[in-house]
Amino acid sequence: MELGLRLGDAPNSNNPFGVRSIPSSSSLMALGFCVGLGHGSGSGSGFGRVHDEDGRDVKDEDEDDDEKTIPGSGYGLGPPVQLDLLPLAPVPRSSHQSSSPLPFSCLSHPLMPELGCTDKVLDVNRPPALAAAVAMIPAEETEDQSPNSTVTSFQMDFGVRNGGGRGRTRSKRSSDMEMEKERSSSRMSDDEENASARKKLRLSKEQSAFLEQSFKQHSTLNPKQKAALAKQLNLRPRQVEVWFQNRRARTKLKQTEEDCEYLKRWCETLTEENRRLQKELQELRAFKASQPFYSHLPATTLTMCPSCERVVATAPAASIATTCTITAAPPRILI
DNA sequence: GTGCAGCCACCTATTACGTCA
DNA sequence: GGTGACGTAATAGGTGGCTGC
Repeated sequence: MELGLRLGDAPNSNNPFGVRSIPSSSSLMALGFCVGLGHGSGSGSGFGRVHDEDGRDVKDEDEDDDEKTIPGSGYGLGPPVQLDLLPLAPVPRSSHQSSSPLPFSCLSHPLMPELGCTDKVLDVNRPPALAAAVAMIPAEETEDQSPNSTVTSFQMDFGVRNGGGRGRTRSKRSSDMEMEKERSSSRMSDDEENASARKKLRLSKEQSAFLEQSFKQHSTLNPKQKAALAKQLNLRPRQVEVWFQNRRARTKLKQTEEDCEYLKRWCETLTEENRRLQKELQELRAFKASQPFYSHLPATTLTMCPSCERVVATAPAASIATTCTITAAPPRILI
């Protein structure tokens, strides 16, 4: 006899977690399926992008949650968690495939006043000559900005670079050292600049915040966006590019960690479910052995009482429960 | 139409540096 | 002041898509 078990309560019996189609996490690609965490939107940033018919990236809202608590990722704590067992769609890599109008609405973002925006521009990452070169970037590079964009008028005060790192007020000593560094850098020759090009320079809090805002708009940049952003932040385009690369990597790492955690908990859930079903099966077999009367009846129906979760038998025609009252809930086990 | 080289953007792993406890 | 942990900017190597020949 073939025993068909129908598990109730979940939205979909084949999908107890409320599956919906989602982009992938690359860490799971090798497994041939992907797991979403039910953030209320898709998966992260370039690691399962959503594209429109032109192959462009559609805003991936999940990126916004990178540093935040994920309300829907819990189990029963929020929107349904999802699993997608479908093959993954290829992810375009070229930036031109993900190009879109320059999303620099962040330039007029309410946050910006808090970032110390002023008309003063001081780039300690760049010798004066280089800064001057950047200043000569033609306005054409920002041509895709809206006429109302504040890009051209917006400047940030990067003179407070490194200020208050990690929430700590910078000491006078370190401030003096930095000023000395700036003076030193301004004296550097081109050769010296090249020699120190590998030296790591921390971005200021304001620059990081600005890049973060941009990243929330788009996790990838096309060349124009990169150049415009670099110009705006007085950074080299390469620095902006590297920042976005590292940011994507951090996002992916975080997503992978969350995926692993989710899979771990899902596995635990399935293990528990399997244990319960095995128990049910044993009960059914025991019931069948103890009730030979029913064994020769055609189309005997066993029903699980939704309240006590005990298996009961119903008569073939009348569907009358033998051990407890059947509620309005649908039968859960049919034989 | 096909193959190839060059370019570009991206990913991944790693290194190196700055900051903090 | 020295030191280890941590975060992150930067680098190197590899991959894949696109383009022109």
